Amino acid sequence: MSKNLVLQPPRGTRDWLPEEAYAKRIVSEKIREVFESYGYGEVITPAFEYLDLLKAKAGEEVVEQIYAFKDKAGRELGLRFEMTTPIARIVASRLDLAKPLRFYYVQPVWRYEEPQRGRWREFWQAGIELFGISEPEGDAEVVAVTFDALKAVGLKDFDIRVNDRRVVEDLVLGAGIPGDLLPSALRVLDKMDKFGEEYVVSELAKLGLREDAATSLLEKLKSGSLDIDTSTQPGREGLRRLALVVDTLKNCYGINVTVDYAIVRGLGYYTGFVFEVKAGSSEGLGSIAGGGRYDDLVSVVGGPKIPASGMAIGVERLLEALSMQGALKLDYREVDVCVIPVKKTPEILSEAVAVARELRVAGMKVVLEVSERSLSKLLEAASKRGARFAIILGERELKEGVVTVRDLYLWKEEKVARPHLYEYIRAGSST
RNA sequence: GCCUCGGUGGUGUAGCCUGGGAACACGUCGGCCUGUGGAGCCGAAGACCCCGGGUUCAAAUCCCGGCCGAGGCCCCA
Repeated sequence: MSKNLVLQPPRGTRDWLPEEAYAKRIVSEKIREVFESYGYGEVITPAFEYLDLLKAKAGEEVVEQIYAFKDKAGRELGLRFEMTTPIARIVASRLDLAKPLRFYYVQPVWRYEEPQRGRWREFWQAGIELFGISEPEGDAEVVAVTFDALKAVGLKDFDIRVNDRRVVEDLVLGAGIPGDLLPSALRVLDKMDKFGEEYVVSELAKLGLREDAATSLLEKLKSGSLDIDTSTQPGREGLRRLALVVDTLKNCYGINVTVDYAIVRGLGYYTGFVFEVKAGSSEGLGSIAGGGRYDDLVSVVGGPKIPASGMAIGVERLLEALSMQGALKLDYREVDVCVIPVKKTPEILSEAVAVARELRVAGMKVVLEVSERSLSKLLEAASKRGARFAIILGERELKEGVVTVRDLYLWKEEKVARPHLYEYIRAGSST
Protein backbone atom coordinates (compact mmCIF):
# COMPACT_ATOMS: atom_id res chain seq x y z
CA MET A 1 0.00 0.00 0.00
CA SER A 2 1.32 3.33 -1.02
CA LYS A 3 1.40 6.13 1.49
CA ASN A 4 0.91 8.74 -1.17
CA LEU A 5 -2.61 7.84 -2.23
CA VAL A 6 -5.07 10.68 -1.95
CA LEU A 7 -7.76 9.51 0.42
CA GLN A 8 -10.22 12.26 -0.29
CA PRO A 9 -12.87 11.66 -2.92
CA PRO A 10 -12.13 13.55 -6.15
CA ARG A 11 -13.04 17.22 -6.30
CA GLY A 12 -16.75 17.78 -6.57
CA THR A 13 -17.68 14.28 -5.41
CA ARG A 14 -18.61 12.97 -2.01
CA ASP A 15 -19.14 9.86 0.04
CA TRP A 16 -22.48 9.05 1.61
CA LEU A 17 -22.11 7.47 5.03
CA PRO A 18 -24.93 5.26 6.31
CA GLU A 19 -26.93 8.01 7.96
CA GLU A 20 -26.60 10.36 4.97
CA ALA A 21 -27.33 7.58 2.53
CA TYR A 22 -30.41 6.75 4.55
CA ALA A 23 -31.67 10.33 4.39
CA LYS A 24 -31.08 10.42 0.66
CA ARG A 25 -32.84 7.13 0.18
CA ILE A 26 -35.89 8.12 2.21
CA VAL A 27 -36.22 11.40 0.36
CA SER A 28 -35.78 9.67 -2.99
CA GLU A 29 -38.38 7.10 -2.11
CA LYS A 30 -40.96 9.71 -1.18
CA ILE A 31 -40.33 11.45 -4.48
CA ARG A 32 -40.64 8.19 -6.39
CA GLU A 33 -43.96 7.47 -4.75
CA VAL A 34 -45.31 10.79 -5.97
CA PHE A 35 -43.99 10.21 -9.49
CA GLU A 36 -45.54 6.77 -9.60
CA SER A 37 -48.81 8.04 -8.18
CA TYR A 38 -49.10 10.14 -11.35
CA GLY A 39 -48.53 7.08 -13.51
CA TYR A 40 -44.88 7.68 -14.35
CA GLY A 41 -42.62 4.66 -14.87
CA GLU A 42 -38.97 4.47 -14.01
CA VAL A 43 -36.30 4.40 -16.68
CA ILE A 44 -32.62 3.65 -16.20
CA THR A 45 -30.11 4.61 -18.86
CA PRO A 46 -26.34 4.17 -19.17
CA ALA A 47 -24.02 6.53 -17.35
CA PHE A 48 -22.32 7.28 -20.66
CA GLU A 49 -23.64 7.97 -24.12
CA TYR A 50 -22.16 8.75 -27.50
CA LEU A 51 -20.66 12.18 -27.24
CA ASP A 52 -22.47 13.39 -30.34
CA LEU A 53 -25.82 12.62 -28.78
CA LEU A 54 -25.02 14.61 -25.67
CA LYS A 55 -23.79 17.51 -27.75
CA ALA A 56 -26.83 17.49 -29.97
CA LYS A 57 -28.77 20.15 -28.21
CA ALA A 58 -26.56 21.42 -25.42
CA GLY A 59 -25.30 24.96 -25.33
CA GLU A 60 -21.60 25.45 -25.93
CA GLU A 61 -20.98 26.07 -22.27
CA VAL A 62 -22.58 22.80 -21.25
CA VAL A 63 -20.63 20.87 -23.88
CA GLU A 64 -17.43 21.93 -22.21
CA GLN A 65 -18.73 20.47 -18.97
CA ILE A 66 -19.11 16.98 -20.35
CA TYR A 67 -16.76 14.35 -19.02
CA ALA A 68 -15.63 13.03 -22.39
CA PHE A 69 -13.45 10.04 -23.14
CA LYS A 70 -12.68 7.36 -25.68
CA ASP A 71 -13.22 3.73 -24.93
CA LYS A 72 -10.68 1.10 -25.94
CA ALA A 73 -12.25 0.71 -29.35
CA GLY A 74 -12.01 4.44 -29.96
CA ARG A 75 -15.68 5.34 -29.48
CA GLU A 76 -16.20 8.96 -28.52
CA LEU A 77 -18.25 8.85 -25.33
CA GLY A 78 -19.33 11.17 -22.57
CA LEU A 79 -20.93 10.91 -19.14
CA ARG A 80 -24.50 12.18 -19.24
CA PHE A 81 -24.84 15.69 -17.79
CA GLU A 82 -28.59 15.38 -17.39
CA MET A 83 -31.20 12.75 -18.10
CA THR A 84 -33.43 14.46 -20.62
CA THR A 85 -31.27 13.83 -23.67
CA PRO A 86 -30.76 10.10 -23.00
CA ILE A 87 -34.47 9.71 -22.45
CA ALA A 88 -35.20 11.65 -25.64
CA ARG A 89 -32.97 9.09 -27.36
CA ILE A 90 -35.17 6.29 -26.09
CA VAL A 91 -38.30 8.04 -27.22
CA ALA A 92 -36.81 8.83 -30.63
CA SER A 93 -35.81 5.22 -31.18
CA ARG A 94 -38.76 3.40 -29.65
CA LEU A 95 -41.63 4.63 -31.74
CA ASP A 96 -43.55 1.51 -30.80
CA LEU A 97 -44.20 2.96 -27.37
CA ALA A 98 -47.65 4.50 -27.21
CA LYS A 99 -47.86 8.18 -26.47
CA PRO A 100 -48.25 9.90 -24.18
CA LEU A 101 -45.25 8.55 -22.32
CA ARG A 102 -44.61 9.26 -18.69
CA PHE A 103 -41.07 8.48 -17.53
CA TYR A 104 -39.24 9.21 -14.33
CA TYR A 105 -35.72 8.67 -13.03
CA VAL A 106 -33.58 9.06 -9.95
CA GLN A 107 -30.02 8.89 -11.21
CA PRO A 108 -26.59 10.49 -10.91
CA VAL A 109 -25.29 12.83 -13.59
CA TRP A 110 -21.89 14.44 -14.11
CA ARG A 111 -20.68 17.89 -15.01
CA TYR A 112 -17.14 19.18 -15.02
CA GLU A 113 -17.70 22.49 -13.27
CA GLU A 114 -16.06 24.38 -10.46
CA PRO A 115 -17.70 22.99 -7.34
CA GLN A 116 -19.48 25.28 -4.93
CA ARG A 117 -22.17 25.11 -2.31
CA GLY A 118 -24.88 22.94 -3.79
CA ARG A 119 -22.85 22.35 -6.92
CA TRP A 120 -21.17 19.02 -7.48
CA ARG A 121 -19.39 17.28 -10.28
CA GLU A 122 -21.41 14.20 -9.55
CA PHE A 123 -24.94 14.81 -8.39
CA TRP A 124 -28.31 13.14 -8.39
CA GLN A 125 -31.38 14.24 -10.22
CA ALA A 126 -34.90 13.04 -9.63
CA GLY A 127 -37.10 14.04 -12.52
CA ILE A 128 -39.91 13.29 -14.92
CA GLU A 129 -40.47 13.60 -18.64
CA LEU A 130 -43.86 13.76 -20.30
CA PHE A 131 -43.82 13.02 -24.04
CA GLY A 132 -46.61 13.44 -26.53
CA ILE A 133 -48.65 16.18 -24.94
CA SER A 134 -48.39 19.59 -26.49
CA GLU A 135 -51.16 21.23 -24.51
CA PRO A 136 -50.37 23.60 -21.64
CA GLU A 137 -52.14 21.15 -19.35
CA GLY A 138 -49.11 18.91 -19.78
CA ASP A 139 -46.87 21.66 -18.44
CA ALA A 140 -49.27 22.15 -15.57
CA GLU A 141 -49.07 18.45 -14.74
CA VAL A 142 -45.28 18.61 -14.68
CA VAL A 143 -45.37 21.54 -12.28
CA ALA A 144 -47.98 19.81 -10.15
CA VAL A 145 -45.86 16.67 -9.85
CA THR A 146 -42.93 18.85 -8.81
CA PHE A 147 -45.05 20.60 -6.23
CA ASP A 148 -46.40 17.36 -4.78
CA ALA A 149 -42.95 15.78 -4.66
CA LEU A 150 -41.44 18.71 -2.78
CA LYS A 151 -44.41 18.78 -0.43
CA ALA A 152 -44.10 15.05 0.17
CA VAL A 153 -40.53 15.38 1.42
CA GLY A 154 -41.50 18.22 3.73
CA LEU A 155 -39.95 21.20 1.98
CA LYS A 156 -41.33 24.43 3.38
CA ASP A 157 -42.09 27.80 1.81
CA PHE A 158 -40.81 27.19 -1.67
CA ASP A 159 -41.66 29.36 -4.60
CA ILE A 160 -42.45 28.15 -8.09
CA ARG A 161 -41.65 30.70 -10.77
CA VAL A 162 -42.93 30.22 -14.27
CA ASN A 163 -42.28 31.89 -17.58
CA ASP A 164 -42.42 31.34 -21.31
CA ARG A 165 -39.26 32.16 -23.16
CA ARG A 166 -41.11 33.52 -26.12
CA VAL A 167 -42.77 36.21 -24.03
CA VAL A 168 -39.50 37.68 -22.76
CA GLU A 169 -37.97 37.39 -26.18
CA ASP A 170 -40.92 39.23 -27.64
CA LEU A 171 -40.66 41.99 -25.07
CA VAL A 172 -36.91 42.35 -25.39
CA LEU A 173 -36.99 42.46 -29.17
CA GLY A 174 -39.99 44.77 -29.02
CA ALA A 175 -38.01 47.16 -26.85
CA GLY A 176 -35.50 47.48 -29.66
CA ILE A 177 -32.72 45.06 -28.87
CA PRO A 178 -31.38 43.37 -32.01
CA GLY A 179 -31.86 39.62 -32.30
CA ASP A 180 -28.20 38.72 -32.07
CA LEU A 181 -27.91 40.43 -28.71
CA LEU A 182 -30.91 38.60 -27.30
CA PRO A 183 -28.90 36.04 -25.27
CA SER A 184 -26.81 38.75 -23.63
CA ALA A 185 -29.91 40.76 -22.86
CA LEU A 186 -31.61 37.78 -21.24
CA ARG A 187 -28.56 37.18 -19.14
CA VAL A 188 -28.56 40.77 -17.98
CA LEU A 189 -32.24 40.60 -17.09
CA ASP A 190 -31.56 37.55 -14.98
CA LYS A 191 -29.40 39.77 -12.74
CA MET A 192 -32.40 41.80 -11.68
CA ASP A 193 -32.79 40.12 -8.30
CA LYS A 194 -29.13 40.20 -7.54
CA PHE A 195 -27.90 43.61 -8.64
CA GLY A 196 -31.03 45.68 -8.92
CA GLU A 197 -32.77 47.73 -11.53
CA GLU A 198 -30.17 50.46 -11.90
CA TYR A 199 -27.50 47.96 -12.81
CA VAL A 200 -29.74 46.26 -15.35
CA VAL A 201 -30.66 49.52 -17.02
CA SER A 202 -27.04 50.52 -17.37
CA GLU A 203 -26.11 47.12 -18.75
CA LEU A 204 -28.96 47.30 -21.24
CA ALA A 205 -27.65 50.67 -22.32
CA LYS A 206 -24.43 48.95 -23.31
CA LEU A 207 -26.50 46.75 -25.59
CA GLY A 208 -27.85 49.89 -27.24
CA LEU A 209 -31.11 50.34 -25.38
CA ARG A 210 -32.15 53.86 -24.43
CA GLU A 211 -32.89 54.42 -20.80
CA ASP A 212 -36.60 55.11 -21.13
CA ALA A 213 -37.06 52.03 -23.30
CA ALA A 214 -35.14 49.96 -20.80
CA THR A 215 -37.19 51.29 -17.91
CA SER A 216 -40.49 50.55 -19.56
CA LEU A 217 -39.24 47.08 -20.49
CA LEU A 218 -38.35 46.44 -16.88
CA GLU A 219 -41.74 47.69 -15.76
CA LYS A 220 -43.45 45.06 -17.89
CA LEU A 221 -41.09 42.33 -16.80
CA LYS A 222 -41.32 43.15 -13.14
CA SER A 223 -45.08 43.30 -13.15
CA GLY A 224 -45.37 39.58 -13.67
CA SER A 225 -48.63 40.47 -15.27
CA LEU A 226 -50.22 38.24 -17.87
CA ASP A 227 -52.01 41.25 -19.26
CA ILE A 228 -49.27 42.88 -21.31
CA ASP A 229 -48.84 43.83 -24.94
CA THR A 230 -46.84 41.53 -27.14
CA SER A 231 -45.71 42.40 -30.62
CA THR A 232 -44.98 39.07 -32.22
CA GLN A 233 -46.95 35.92 -32.97
CA PRO A 234 -44.70 33.66 -30.87
CA GLY A 235 -44.93 36.15 -28.05
CA ARG A 236 -48.70 36.12 -28.14
CA GLU A 237 -48.75 32.33 -28.27
CA GLY A 238 -46.35 32.09 -25.35
CA LEU A 239 -48.41 34.46 -23.30
CA ARG A 240 -51.63 32.61 -24.06
CA ARG A 241 -50.14 29.30 -23.05
CA LEU A 242 -48.44 30.67 -19.98
CA ALA A 243 -51.76 32.08 -18.81
CA LEU A 244 -53.36 28.68 -19.35
CA VAL A 245 -50.71 26.92 -17.32
CA VAL A 246 -51.10 29.38 -14.48
CA ASP A 247 -54.89 29.10 -14.58
CA THR A 248 -54.90 25.34 -14.67
CA LEU A 249 -52.52 25.15 -11.75
CA LYS A 250 -54.54 27.57 -9.72
CA ASN A 251 -58.06 26.48 -10.53
CA CYS A 252 -57.66 22.76 -10.99
CA TYR A 253 -54.69 21.84 -8.83
CA GLY A 254 -54.94 24.62 -6.27
CA ILE A 255 -51.29 25.52 -6.76
CA ASN A 256 -50.20 29.12 -6.85
CA VAL A 257 -47.20 30.01 -8.93
CA THR A 258 -45.42 33.28 -9.60
CA VAL A 259 -44.96 34.61 -13.10
CA ASP A 260 -41.37 35.76 -13.39
CA TYR A 261 -40.21 36.88 -16.81
CA ALA A 262 -36.60 36.75 -15.72
CA ILE A 263 -36.56 32.95 -15.48
CA VAL A 264 -34.89 31.76 -18.65
CA ARG A 265 -32.93 28.65 -17.67
CA GLY A 266 -29.64 27.64 -19.07
CA LEU A 267 -30.17 24.44 -20.98
CA GLY A 268 -30.53 25.32 -24.61
CA TYR A 269 -33.31 22.94 -25.54
CA TYR A 270 -36.25 24.66 -23.91
CA THR A 271 -38.69 25.96 -26.46
CA GLY A 272 -41.33 27.81 -24.48
CA PHE A 273 -42.62 27.21 -21.00
CA VAL A 274 -39.96 27.13 -18.30
CA PHE A 275 -40.08 27.05 -14.51
CA GLU A 276 -37.85 27.02 -11.51
CA VAL A 277 -38.23 26.31 -7.79
CA LYS A 278 -36.41 28.07 -5.02
CA ALA A 279 -36.77 27.37 -1.34
CA GLY A 280 -37.02 29.95 1.40
CA SER A 281 -34.17 30.17 3.91
CA SER A 282 -31.74 28.46 1.60
CA GLU A 283 -29.93 31.44 0.13
CA GLY A 284 -27.00 30.72 -2.07
CA LEU A 285 -28.24 27.27 -2.92
CA GLY A 286 -29.59 28.14 -6.34
CA SER A 287 -32.72 26.49 -7.60
CA ILE A 288 -33.89 23.21 -6.13
CA ALA A 289 -35.71 22.12 -9.24
CA GLY A 290 -36.38 23.32 -12.73
CA GLY A 291 -37.86 22.30 -16.02
CA GLY A 292 -39.87 23.27 -19.01
CA ARG A 293 -41.07 22.39 -22.48
CA TYR A 294 -38.73 21.05 -25.13
CA ASP A 295 -40.75 20.25 -28.21
CA ASP A 296 -37.71 19.99 -30.51
CA LEU A 297 -35.40 17.71 -28.60
CA VAL A 298 -36.71 14.36 -29.82
CA SER A 299 -36.47 15.46 -33.43
CA VAL A 300 -33.04 17.00 -32.96
CA VAL A 301 -31.87 13.65 -31.68
CA GLY A 302 -33.17 12.01 -34.82
CA GLY A 303 -36.77 11.07 -34.07
CA PRO A 304 -40.09 12.49 -35.17
CA LYS A 305 -41.29 15.73 -33.70
CA ILE A 306 -42.77 14.78 -30.36
CA PRO A 307 -43.81 17.47 -27.92
CA ALA A 308 -42.38 17.09 -24.45
CA SER A 309 -42.23 18.72 -21.07
CA GLY A 310 -40.22 17.74 -18.03
CA MET A 311 -38.39 18.71 -14.89
CA ALA A 312 -35.60 17.66 -12.59
CA ILE A 313 -35.07 18.03 -8.86
CA GLY A 314 -31.49 18.42 -7.62
CA VAL A 315 -31.38 15.83 -4.87
CA GLU A 316 -28.33 17.21 -3.04
CA ARG A 317 -29.76 20.72 -3.09
CA LEU A 318 -33.09 19.47 -1.87
CA LEU A 319 -31.41 17.61 0.99
CA GLU A 320 -29.42 20.67 1.92
CA ALA A 321 -32.45 22.93 1.80
CA LEU A 322 -34.37 20.46 3.95
CA SER A 323 -31.61 20.31 6.51
CA MET A 324 -31.27 24.11 6.53
CA GLN A 325 -34.99 24.29 7.22
CA GLY A 326 -34.65 21.69 9.93
CA ALA A 327 -37.16 19.60 8.05
CA LEU A 328 -34.96 16.53 7.75
CA LYS A 329 -36.05 14.70 10.83
CA LEU A 330 -35.37 11.03 10.42
CA ASP A 331 -35.21 8.40 13.08
CA TYR A 332 -32.23 6.57 11.78
CA ARG A 333 -31.24 3.43 13.60
CA GLU A 334 -28.64 1.07 12.32
CA VAL A 335 -29.11 -1.61 14.90
CA ASP A 336 -32.13 -2.63 16.96
CA VAL A 337 -30.62 -5.48 18.91
CA CYS A 338 -27.12 -6.54 19.84
CA VAL A 339 -26.66 -10.21 20.70
CA ILE A 340 -23.71 -10.72 23.02
CA PRO A 341 -22.41 -14.21 23.71
CA VAL A 342 -20.55 -14.14 26.99
CA LYS A 343 -18.22 -16.90 26.02
CA LYS A 344 -17.71 -18.23 22.57
CA THR A 345 -18.22 -21.89 23.18
CA PRO A 346 -19.88 -23.74 20.30
CA GLU A 347 -23.08 -24.18 22.29
CA ILE A 348 -23.42 -20.55 23.27
CA LEU A 349 -22.43 -19.30 19.85
CA SER A 350 -24.91 -21.45 18.00
CA GLU A 351 -27.65 -20.38 20.37
CA ALA A 352 -26.66 -16.75 19.76
CA VAL A 353 -26.83 -17.27 16.02
CA ALA A 354 -30.24 -18.88 16.39
CA VAL A 355 -31.53 -15.96 18.46
CA ALA A 356 -30.15 -13.43 16.01
CA ARG A 357 -31.64 -15.28 13.08
CA GLU A 358 -35.05 -15.47 14.70
CA LEU A 359 -35.16 -11.72 15.21
CA ARG A 360 -33.73 -10.95 11.79
CA VAL A 361 -36.37 -13.04 10.14
CA ALA A 362 -38.91 -11.00 12.07
CA GLY A 363 -37.49 -7.87 10.44
CA MET A 364 -35.19 -6.50 13.11
CA LYS A 365 -31.66 -5.25 12.61
CA VAL A 366 -29.47 -7.52 14.66
CA VAL A 367 -25.74 -7.44 15.22
CA LEU A 368 -24.09 -10.54 16.59
CA GLU A 369 -21.22 -9.26 18.69
CA VAL A 370 -18.17 -11.43 18.24
CA SER A 371 -15.25 -9.23 19.26
CA GLU A 372 -13.16 -10.28 22.26
CA ARG A 373 -13.93 -7.54 24.73
CA SER A 374 -15.36 -7.38 28.19
CA LEU A 375 -19.09 -7.43 28.57
CA SER A 376 -19.17 -3.88 29.85
CA LYS A 377 -17.29 -2.64 26.81
CA LEU A 378 -19.63 -4.47 24.53
CA LEU A 379 -22.66 -3.03 26.25
CA GLU A 380 -21.14 0.39 25.91
CA ALA A 381 -20.51 -0.18 22.23
CA ALA A 382 -24.04 -1.46 21.67
CA SER A 383 -25.47 1.55 23.43
CA LYS A 384 -23.38 4.01 21.45
CA ARG A 385 -24.42 2.36 18.25
CA GLY A 386 -28.00 3.18 19.15
CA ALA A 387 -29.24 -0.34 19.77
CA ARG A 388 -32.36 -0.54 21.89
CA PHE A 389 -31.69 -3.97 23.35
CA ALA A 390 -28.73 -6.11 24.23
CA ILE A 391 -29.28 -9.80 24.53
CA ILE A 392 -26.83 -11.50 26.83
CA LEU A 393 -26.27 -15.17 26.37
CA GLY A 394 -24.08 -17.48 28.43
CA GLU A 395 -24.00 -20.77 30.21
CA ARG A 396 -26.57 -19.71 32.79
CA GLU A 397 -29.11 -18.70 30.22
CA LEU A 398 -28.47 -21.80 28.20
CA LYS A 399 -29.08 -23.97 31.23
CA GLU A 400 -32.37 -22.24 32.03
CA GLY A 401 -33.60 -21.93 28.46
CA VAL A 402 -33.79 -18.14 28.67
CA VAL A 403 -31.93 -15.10 27.44
CA THR A 404 -31.11 -11.97 29.36
CA VAL A 405 -32.59 -8.97 27.62
CA ARG A 406 -31.18 -5.64 28.64
CA ASP A 407 -33.09 -2.53 27.68
CA LEU A 408 -30.35 -0.05 26.83
CA TYR A 409 -32.70 2.92 26.97
CA LEU A 410 -34.41 2.16 30.26
CA TRP A 411 -31.40 0.55 31.91
CA LYS A 412 -33.44 -2.45 32.92
CA GLU A 413 -32.88 -6.10 32.32
CA GLU A 414 -34.95 -9.20 32.54
CA LYS A 415 -34.66 -12.88 31.81
CA VAL A 416 -36.99 -13.91 29.06
CA ALA A 417 -37.91 -17.42 28.06
CA ARG A 418 -36.86 -18.20 24.50
CA PRO A 419 -40.39 -18.71 23.13
CA HIS A 420 -41.41 -15.23 24.31
CA LEU A 421 -38.32 -13.41 23.13
CA TYR A 422 -39.64 -11.85 19.95
CA GLU A 423 -42.89 -10.83 21.59
CA TYR A 424 -41.00 -9.25 24.48
CA ILE A 425 -38.69 -7.27 22.24
CA ARG A 426 -41.43 -6.13 19.94
CA ALA A 427 -43.48 -4.89 22.86
CA GLY A 428 -40.47 -3.09 24.31
CA SER A 429 -39.50 -1.49 21.02
CA SER A 430 -42.73 0.36 20.71
CA THR A 431 -42.47 2.17 24.04
C1' G B 1 -11.72 31.54 -16.92
C1' C B 2 -11.31 35.14 -12.64
C1' C B 3 -11.27 36.04 -7.12
C1' U B 4 -11.01 34.72 -1.61
C1' C B 5 -9.81 31.41 2.21
C1' G B 6 -7.69 26.96 3.82
C1' G B 7 -4.35 22.06 4.29
C1' U B 8 -1.70 20.16 12.01
C1' G B 9 -2.71 12.26 15.04
C1' G B 10 -8.48 8.32 12.47
C1' U B 11 -12.28 12.79 12.69
C1' G B 12 -12.96 18.06 14.08
C1' U B 13 -9.89 21.92 15.67
C1' A B 14 -6.21 25.32 18.70
C1' G B 15 -1.32 26.97 17.93
C1' C B 16 0.72 30.78 13.01
C1' C B 17 -0.09 37.57 13.64
C1' U B 18 4.41 38.40 17.96
C1' G B 19 9.60 31.85 14.83
C1' G B 20 12.52 28.13 19.75
C1' G B 21 8.86 22.28 24.11
C1' A B 22 3.09 20.03 18.84
C1' A B 23 -1.94 20.89 22.33
C1' C B 24 -7.48 20.02 22.95
C1' A B 25 -12.11 17.36 22.05
C1' C B 26 -14.13 13.10 20.03
C1' G B 27 -12.70 8.28 18.38
C1' U B 28 -9.51 3.77 19.14
C1' C B 29 -7.16 0.35 22.68
C1' G B 30 -6.21 -1.00 27.79
C1' G B 31 -6.60 -0.77 33.50
C1' C B 32 -9.87 -0.06 37.89
C1' C B 33 -14.06 -4.34 36.49
C1' U B 34 -11.87 -12.23 33.37
C1' G B 35 -21.28 -12.10 33.20
C1' U B 36 -23.38 -6.69 32.98
C1' G B 37 -20.43 0.61 36.81
C1' G B 38 -23.06 1.83 29.22
C1' A B 39 -20.97 6.77 33.92
C1' G B 40 -16.37 8.09 36.17
C1' C B 41 -11.18 8.04 36.98
C1' C B 42 -6.32 6.52 35.18
C1' G B 43 -3.23 5.11 31.22
C1' A B 44 -1.58 3.90 26.10
C1' A B 45 -1.16 4.01 20.99
C1' G B 46 -1.50 7.33 17.02
C1' A B 47 1.30 13.48 13.39
C1' C B 48 8.07 13.11 9.02
C1' C B 49 2.35 19.89 11.16
C1' C B 50 0.27 18.62 2.21
C1' C B 51 4.98 18.66 -1.08
C1' G B 52 9.48 21.32 -2.65
C1' G B 53 12.63 25.41 -2.11
C1' G B 54 14.18 29.97 0.59
C1' U B 55 15.18 33.27 5.09
C1' U B 56 17.18 32.08 10.07
C1' C B 57 21.52 29.65 15.03
C1' A B 58 16.32 27.83 14.92
C1' A B 59 10.23 27.19 10.74
C1' A B 60 3.74 24.05 11.92
C1' U B 61 4.68 29.44 12.39
C1' C B 62 7.82 34.14 7.88
C1' C B 63 8.69 34.26 2.08
C1' C B 64 8.29 31.86 -2.98
C1' G B 65 6.50 27.83 -6.07
C1' G B 66 3.52 23.51 -6.62
C1' C B 67 -0.38 20.03 -5.41
C1' C B 68 -5.06 19.33 -3.08
C1' G B 69 -9.62 21.19 -0.85
C1' A B 70 -13.68 24.65 0.52
C1' G B 71 -16.32 28.96 -0.96
C1' G B 72 -17.47 33.60 -4.24
C1' C B 73 -18.10 35.52 -9.52
C1' C B 74 -19.90 33.38 -14.18
C1' C B 75 -23.23 29.58 -14.97
C1' C B 76 -26.20 25.90 -13.17
C1' A B 77 -29.57 20.98 -10.10
